[in-house]
Amino acid sequence: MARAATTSDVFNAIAEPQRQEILVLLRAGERAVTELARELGMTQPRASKHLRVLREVGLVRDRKAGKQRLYGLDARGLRPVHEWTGGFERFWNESFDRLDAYVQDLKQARQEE
Amino acid sequence: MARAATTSDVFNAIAEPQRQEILVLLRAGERAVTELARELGMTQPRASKHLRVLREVGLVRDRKAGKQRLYGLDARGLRPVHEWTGGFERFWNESFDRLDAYVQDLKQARQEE
DNA sequence: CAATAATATGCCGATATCGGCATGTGTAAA
DNA sequence: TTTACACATGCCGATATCGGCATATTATTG
Repeated sequence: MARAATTSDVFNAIAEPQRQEILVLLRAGERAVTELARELGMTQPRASKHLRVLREVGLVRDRKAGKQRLYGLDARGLRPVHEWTGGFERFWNESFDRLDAYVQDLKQARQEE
Repeated sequence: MARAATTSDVFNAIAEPQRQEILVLLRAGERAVTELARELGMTQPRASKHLRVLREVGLVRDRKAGKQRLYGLDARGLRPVHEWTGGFERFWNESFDRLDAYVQDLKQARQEE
């Protein structure tokens, strides 16, 4: 077995930096593939492939417009990720405190040497 | 080139379901490797490897306790992910509206046939 | 020190990923 | 219909992943 399929898994889909860029770009509005590729400095096939993944997990939708195909954001799939990480909200402060206390202890110990 | 290294990348680290489980479990408190492996039904080497990844991206910290090694949560690294997805918060409602409008249009169109 | 327990690692196999390049498919205009 | 443009796909190579198994490594105990 290897890694879980990137398709049908939003977590994996957004783990790719270039796909993140695409999503961010699409916040500014729909884009045709070539346009998007140009703005992000990637080749057209590359853009198409990433868009395919994003489409398959439902993060983007496409519609035909003449000979172009416009891709638009459908961010609903990001909500579960937001909520999942949100489940750790109280921990990332707490962890901070603990680390802080730990650092204090270290200082203390060092002075007592 | 292949996929971005899972190490040193929180997005990739949490894209693995089993690692997600580990993080969730660790919210309940520190765990030794074997203990954790047992609770999640995975082999020890498997647990160790996932913990290594999580450690390398800074999502867990470990400390020695006798012949055991206790792993604890350090959720600070999840904050950027939470914030990044949060940047789409206003879109996942808006997208919904658009879809809704789209569906309405379809209904309308169908009735006019 | 020897024996044991708890972890970490190394190596392997199967598979999936991402990028490039060439080429298919589809649509529109001449 | 031919031409041209926009996009999708297929195949390949290089690499990374994850799991299993066996085996280090490290720490405790007798």
